[in-house]
Amino acid sequence: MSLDPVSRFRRFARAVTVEVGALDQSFLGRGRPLGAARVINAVGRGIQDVAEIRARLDLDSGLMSRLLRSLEDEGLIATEPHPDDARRRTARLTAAGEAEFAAYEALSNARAEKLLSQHGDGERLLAAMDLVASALLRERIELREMDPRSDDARYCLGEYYDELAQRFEGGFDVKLSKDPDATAMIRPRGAFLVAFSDEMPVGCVGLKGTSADYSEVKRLWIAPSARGLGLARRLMERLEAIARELGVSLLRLDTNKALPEAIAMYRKSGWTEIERFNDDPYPDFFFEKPL
Amino acid sequence: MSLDPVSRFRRFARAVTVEVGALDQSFLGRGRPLGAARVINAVGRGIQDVAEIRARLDLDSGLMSRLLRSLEDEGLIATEPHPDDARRRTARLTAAGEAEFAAYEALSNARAEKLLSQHGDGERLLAAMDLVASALLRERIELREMDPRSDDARYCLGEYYDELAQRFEGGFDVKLSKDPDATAMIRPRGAFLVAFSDEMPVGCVGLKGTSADYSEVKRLWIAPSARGLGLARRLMERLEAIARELGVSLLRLDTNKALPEAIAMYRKSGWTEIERFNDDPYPDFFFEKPL
DNA sequence: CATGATATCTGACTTTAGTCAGATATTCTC
DNA sequence: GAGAATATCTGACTAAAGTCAGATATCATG
Repeated sequence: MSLDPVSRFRRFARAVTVEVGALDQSFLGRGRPLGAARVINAVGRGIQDVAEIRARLDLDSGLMSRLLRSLEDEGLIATEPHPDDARRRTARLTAAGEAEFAAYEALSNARAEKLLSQHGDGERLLAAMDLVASALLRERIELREMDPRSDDARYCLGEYYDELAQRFEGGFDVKLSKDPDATAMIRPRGAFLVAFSDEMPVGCVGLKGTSADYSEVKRLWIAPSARGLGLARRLMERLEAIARELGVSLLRLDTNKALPEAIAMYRKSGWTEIERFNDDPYPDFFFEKPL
Repeated sequence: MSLDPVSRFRRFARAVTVEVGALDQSFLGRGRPLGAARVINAVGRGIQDVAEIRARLDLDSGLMSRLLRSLEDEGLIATEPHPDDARRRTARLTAAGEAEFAAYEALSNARAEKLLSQHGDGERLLAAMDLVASALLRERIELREMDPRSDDARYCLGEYYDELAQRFEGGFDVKLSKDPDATAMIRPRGAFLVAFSDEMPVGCVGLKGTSADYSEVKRLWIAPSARGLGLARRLMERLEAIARELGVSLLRLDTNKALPEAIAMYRKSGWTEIERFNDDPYPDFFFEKPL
């Protein structure tokens, strides 16, 4: 019996290796080598640029070329030169290719549904999977500047508000807080960042331009699955860089005592506590940072 | 943005596929094809029967034979006929093979340590990995009858007591409870079962023989990572079968109101509530079941 | 102890994956 | 517009994985 951290990690690794192998096996059931199946799936998932498929699947150019040719012969994909650069090629699925892709999707989905349905607490299992996936994909988390009114941004804000409602003693109602109007978080006045892990939004932060001589940091949120990865700091650093770009020389923020991790992070990254600078009912702590 | 259960599962699957692939790549760094590396690792982990290696790695007999021959030529393994059956062969690592196995282990361990050290809350990540692994390995959970004084049994009992201490209002102290002496949970008087998931103990239950005309079910525990898999029911069913074997015609148990999942499970599987039948200070509920 | 089943081995294959050096067409840069 | 860089393609390979039909030795069973 060995229950040290490394043994537990490796038990996990063995378990998922079996699972991955089983999925590969079921893919082979469609009578096509794995390499070709992977290309169909990449194209189906929207990766159409041949060079990008090659990069993602780590394929030699010769091998890629032959896989494309064989899929073309099967009538599953069609290739055309890239509109902007005739050296490149793009691939898209034909109708038959779409059907084949759907069949692969069905295999994957069936495995997922079976496992989830067999578990007595699917949400708990999924939360664990989210956490593990975020940790494994740690280095691939991408920060993107987005419109705060976009779906992804609004999803993050919704999760943020839900969490505040849970953590604040008296709950939280956005309407009582000074809700920054969206345009204050769009260039040139401000900005809004969303962090994506394999296309799942896992964090956000906003820079709100004000009429005063400072800008404010608002809505810093990290998904539970992505905590412990240093993402808050990364978002703040990027936001500060954007603020500098916009000519901001002083940043301020307010926060609540129910968020001690955030407060500790601010203190450790150059923020100093100041007097209350607004009359918002929720915050207990106020910070500023010169840029 | 797609956050339905199946999409979340599949994000997880993509993340671990990358991780598994990366480990395979690092294994190739030792200048040996993956097939051969897998055999070394299987033998190193104690799977010595050639037929069993073949079954686990799903290898054709011809392929297996050639892999063994090439590893023998490299001086990494030695094969001998199986002591009980001269048709079979067993493989073991030579000193050089042990060294090579250790090198593979070091590669795996390094990956594990790196990922764990990068995470801000390693225990939370490991708990998630345990949960996912237990779910994926669901069908491979093995029940073994063991001595309640063995390391594995005592680990389970320790976790069980810790959990009671957390969940009971006034804590829990084994000494105040009627601690069944171990021999009462060993045949022919009783029995003790431990559930293993890939050699990790994830549950237990004891059958305690008494001087009265009934036996008692004691110490039913399921590891947090293995909850929701129907394991409690499986343990109870096996224990009831053993009780019947031992000629027991009536089972009793007591439990505490802080364990509602267990109480619900008893009610759903043929147990009926009865009057208090002992003076143990902890239980609030008493059940029996005729066999 | 004959018969059928089992486990491994050998030889002769095929398929899949991966590598590499040039050929071709296009784009970028000075 | 010449020359370097880029993306793909083709041909000629090698390595690895997988398949399959027998051969051999042993075991299990009546």
